[in-house]
Amino acid sequence: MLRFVLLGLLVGDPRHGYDLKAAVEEVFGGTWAINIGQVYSTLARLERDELVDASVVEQAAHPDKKVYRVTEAGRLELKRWLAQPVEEPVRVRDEVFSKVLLHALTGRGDATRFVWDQRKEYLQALGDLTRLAESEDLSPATRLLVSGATLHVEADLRWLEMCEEHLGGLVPMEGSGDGHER
Amino acid sequence: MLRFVLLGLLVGDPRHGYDLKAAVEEVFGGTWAINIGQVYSTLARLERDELVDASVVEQAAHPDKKVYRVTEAGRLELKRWLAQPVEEPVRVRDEVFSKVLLHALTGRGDATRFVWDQRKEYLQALGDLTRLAESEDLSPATRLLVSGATLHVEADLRWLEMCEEHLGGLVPMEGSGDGHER
DNA sequence: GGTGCCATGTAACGCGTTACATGATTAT
DNA sequence: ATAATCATGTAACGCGTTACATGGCACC
Repeated sequence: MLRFVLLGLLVGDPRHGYDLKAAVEEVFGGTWAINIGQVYSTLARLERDELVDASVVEQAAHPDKKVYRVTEAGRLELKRWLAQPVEEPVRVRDEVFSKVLLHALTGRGDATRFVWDQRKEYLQALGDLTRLAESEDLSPATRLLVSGATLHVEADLRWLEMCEEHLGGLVPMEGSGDGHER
Repeated sequence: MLRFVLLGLLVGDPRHGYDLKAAVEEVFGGTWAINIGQVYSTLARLERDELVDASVVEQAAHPDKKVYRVTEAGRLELKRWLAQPVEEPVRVRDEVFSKVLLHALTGRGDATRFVWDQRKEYLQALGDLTRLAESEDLSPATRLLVSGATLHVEADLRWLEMCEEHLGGLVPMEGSGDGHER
């Protein structure tokens, strides 16, 4: 996915790796802390596939930089990707879902406690997003992302409430006590 | 994550790889089509880390099978994982989010059309989930997952509506026309 | 003298996906 | 005949994470 984000940012302007990292973090409102190493290896793959090409620019005071430009093939590839809706966009195999599921299936550990702790994480995330939404230097597009993430957190919080209501009724499988039955 | 799901299922009963695949698909209501190869490689890693151990069971009519059991270390590891809430559980770096973002930033391709097509995918997913929720042979825990996924889709559909409202106001960056300005 | 910025990378490992290889039995 | 089911794996590749390596310049 980073592949296409980089490609998209390069359509705006030719850029080098170090610069791209900052650009990605900016458009995602600082919520995506990429590792710089991943930027370089992704760029290397893009170059290999001839979706971008690079030229080294010498600098006096700083190290040389490698500036990337999108090729015509890159523009096409991006366009193709952008036109295609994401298929099966919903993951039931979510990590939080899985933890609740395994709490229910194994009866091991304290499910109520887990739900409580997880809610705290979501409330934290909601606070962060609210604060981010209030900051003034966000582009309208980034603002839209923040709204989307907020809707996701709210859905998750509602789900945790459902979980609490149903926790009593979830019967663990046979043979799944605490491992000290005998 | 599959690592822990397998571990959790093995707490219920000793099982072999082929069997585990079916078990995972069952508890996730058939929404997680795992590749069997991944099950085997994940089991190999679990065995290497001594969280499970295996014994080969010979069979007359069928190939031998390798039955896995959770070790004491495996039980502990699972318990530890289950107790720990997922940190930063919200991803702003969602694929659908990213596509909308890049539509906005590059002005390339038809954003309105994309939002429309993406909504169709979500409606499809919603239909699938509704049908799944109506089937009778689901465990209460699986039912809970389906509800969670449904809440996610509903949030995403609401977000797409927001997107449509704001699409006109999203100004592409300079230098990002269709690549044929001059 | 240390911290941080500028700038590029590599290596190791996990997890996910797709595809390939092997081979017996059972049902249509 | 041939397709499905049972059963185990390997290989290649992408993407993500963490960590390590290198080195100059500017600022305090």
